[in-house]
Amino acid sequence: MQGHEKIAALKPVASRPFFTFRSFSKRLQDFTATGSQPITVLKETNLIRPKATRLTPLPSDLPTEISVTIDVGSGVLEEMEVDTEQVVSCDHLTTHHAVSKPLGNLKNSLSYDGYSWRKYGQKKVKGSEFPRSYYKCTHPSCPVKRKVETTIDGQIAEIVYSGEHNHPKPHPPRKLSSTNTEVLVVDVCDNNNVEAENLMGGHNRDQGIAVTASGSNSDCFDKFGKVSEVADNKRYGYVAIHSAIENLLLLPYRACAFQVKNVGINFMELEETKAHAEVHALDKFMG
DNA sequence: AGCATTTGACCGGCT
DNA sequence: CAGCCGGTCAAATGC
Repeated sequence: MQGHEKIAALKPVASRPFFTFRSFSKRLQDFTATGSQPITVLKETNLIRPKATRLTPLPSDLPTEISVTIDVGSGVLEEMEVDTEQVVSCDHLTTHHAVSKPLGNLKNSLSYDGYSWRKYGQKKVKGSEFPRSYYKCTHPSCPVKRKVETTIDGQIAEIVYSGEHNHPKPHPPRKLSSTNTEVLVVDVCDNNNVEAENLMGGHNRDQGIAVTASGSNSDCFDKFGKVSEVADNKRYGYVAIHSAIENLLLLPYRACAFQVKNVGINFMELEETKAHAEVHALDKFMG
């Protein structure tokens, strides 16, 4: 392997634990009851190749929720449930992931981190009971690769990224409709936050929700959702946003700069002291 | 027809 | 130097 600097993959800490449509109030009730649960710190020469066989694709109607185990340092692991369609990319930490998303849904999609990947190999590695799959970023000349270890039942045990993307993320088509929600959550008040500003700058603020994450408690989500601390662990929390289509999104405000699209989240982790959300521009989005 | 995936072979680093 | 092992290649295959 080349001398790429190994990069950490930080998993999304977002959660969208509801699969069917229900009223926002009902969902909030559920969120209050379940969403704020404490995070668990958890030689024969033969020139003819054998025929390759393709595994039967896994059913597509399996749960989309995943459980993420995050190494928060000092050997402490924290586990959270996230929705696999809400993807986080972070390039500065090493993270282990336990994901229950069927692998069959991962192939060459924009899933997980917003980039497109092509699988080029799979090996059974010593010391791991799980096979390791090798992926390359499909963008031309992009050197980034990732290794994914999956359990026998298709769960992802670990993802390791190497290299840095030399291109912007491919963005899925942007559209606001009755079936498509887009939310931008950006630390817009932090003028020094260049990354957040760049993230925000590429998008039309009129089509999203701009949120800052700073300060302490706030009730500014009363109209739209809820801000909640996670018991026993102030590092994480959820921001519940009620979109215009009754689609409740639970977002982690540990990440105070991220965006939620119909298929993914771009995530930038900022200072942990910024543990609070404040709505800035919602009127147009909320209609 | 084109592209992505599968999977054994091959390569190179390490011990 | 040989063997082990992880990573990559590329033909076969499927969609």
